[in-house]
Amino acid sequence: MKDCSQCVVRNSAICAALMPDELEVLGRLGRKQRVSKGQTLVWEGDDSIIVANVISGILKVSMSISDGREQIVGVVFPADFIGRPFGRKSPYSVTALSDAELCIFSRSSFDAFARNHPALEHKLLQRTLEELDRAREWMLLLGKKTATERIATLLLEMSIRLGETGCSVEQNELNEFALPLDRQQMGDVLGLTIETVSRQLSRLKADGVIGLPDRRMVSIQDRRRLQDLSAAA
Amino acid sequence: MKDCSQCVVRNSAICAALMPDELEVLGRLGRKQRVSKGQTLVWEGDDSIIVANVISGILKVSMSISDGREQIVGVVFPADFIGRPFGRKSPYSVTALSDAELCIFSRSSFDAFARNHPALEHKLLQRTLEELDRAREWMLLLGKKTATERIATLLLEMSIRLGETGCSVEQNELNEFALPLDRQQMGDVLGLTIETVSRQLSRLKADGVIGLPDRRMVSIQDRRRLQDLSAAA
DNA sequence: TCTACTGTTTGATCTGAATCAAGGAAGATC
DNA sequence: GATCTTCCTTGATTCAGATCAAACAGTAGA
Repeated sequence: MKDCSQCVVRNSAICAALMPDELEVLGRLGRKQRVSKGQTLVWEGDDSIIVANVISGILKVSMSISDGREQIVGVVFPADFIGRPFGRKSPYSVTALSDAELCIFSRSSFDAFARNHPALEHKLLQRTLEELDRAREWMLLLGKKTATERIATLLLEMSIRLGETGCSVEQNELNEFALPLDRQQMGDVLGLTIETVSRQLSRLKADGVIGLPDRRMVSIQDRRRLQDLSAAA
Repeated sequence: MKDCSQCVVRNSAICAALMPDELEVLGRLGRKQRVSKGQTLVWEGDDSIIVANVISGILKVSMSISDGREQIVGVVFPADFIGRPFGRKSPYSVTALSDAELCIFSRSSFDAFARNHPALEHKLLQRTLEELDRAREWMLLLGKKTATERIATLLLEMSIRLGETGCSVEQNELNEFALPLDRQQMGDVLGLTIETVSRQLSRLKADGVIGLPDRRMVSIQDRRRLQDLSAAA
């Protein structure tokens, strides 16, 4: 790592917990790496070798059954942390959904560093707690929501998380954005098939709730209505 | 708290990270409390006032939609930690499934103590990471598994988690145990209706995979077969 | 411009689990 | 020991979403 102080996610990644001198030490443990769309960094069931901060790009966290069924259990944005620290095996895969830049650490050296830097572990704990909240919210979706509710929830979630991406903390819900997922991946996040995803989107478009300028773009025309359809708590 | 050194979960709860003198300080912040079956300690959406260690008993963590649909997003056993530290609101409810004994802390005093005791935060981080792994495993179940696979997975999970309960670390998979959940609650964990749960159990019994001596008891007759049916990764 | 390809939409049909509807069993209460 | 009450099981029917099957729209190459 050349110079963490110039890093675009310097203030929002967990590294924000560190003082400049500590950051420099951590920086020497890491290396910046580009990964291209579709590349898998971590394989489900393999030894947990690496962890990383996401500098740019979007990745998916997924688990699967031996017959090929796959569930996406997390979507990772810039400034987020990936990998399974403090554990021998990774129970899930991590794959780039777009070209991405990462700041990679060997798990063992990261673990050792973190144990000696409580402020960093504290940030990591906070993030893990937030990730757990999100996972549980999604369990409610997967266990109890209808197809329409699932799609509406996903679109709202994307409009929020894509809006807070980057280095600033400003929160602006986007009303037009490019989905980082194709239809199949949307299905794999929502526990639905590609056909059901497509039909539900077509219906929301026909009802004037959203617009679909092209395959990846979504515009939210009536956010209030989308919120009602999402069956938020 | 009278005397943490005598606590039955002393060595398996997160308190195990503390030295005797630190433990005494934490002990003075907590109080032991009994809660009875059905009682809710934390309400979804309310301020996160308390956190606790479970000394005995079993509790559920649940989230719901305004129209009453409920998803159980976690089942909590002795020595586990409950509540949402480091957050203003609790996104989920916590309710006792059996009579239980807890060691309760005000969230603010626990948060402050934890921030000054990195070893405790480290334990909490490890537990939160494990809880996240479990939540994601369950997302796979809710998103992709069939009713039979879900029931088989639940029974195996229960046989393991009930077997490791208590103060020792010994891991023995139980082949006969009392379910801490009624049929409705099994449905709420699995994203199924009570009727489907009942039918699936009847079928497993008819096939000789399990026995059902009474409403709550389950005996596993053919664990291998149950494992095959569970569609484990 | 034609062809191939990849991702998406739309239609027809099927099916696993939900819903609706009785019954039955095991405690609890009187 | 009769009567509730609660929880569970079983059967009949329905339905949301899966599956099967084409067709369509961009995009990339040749």
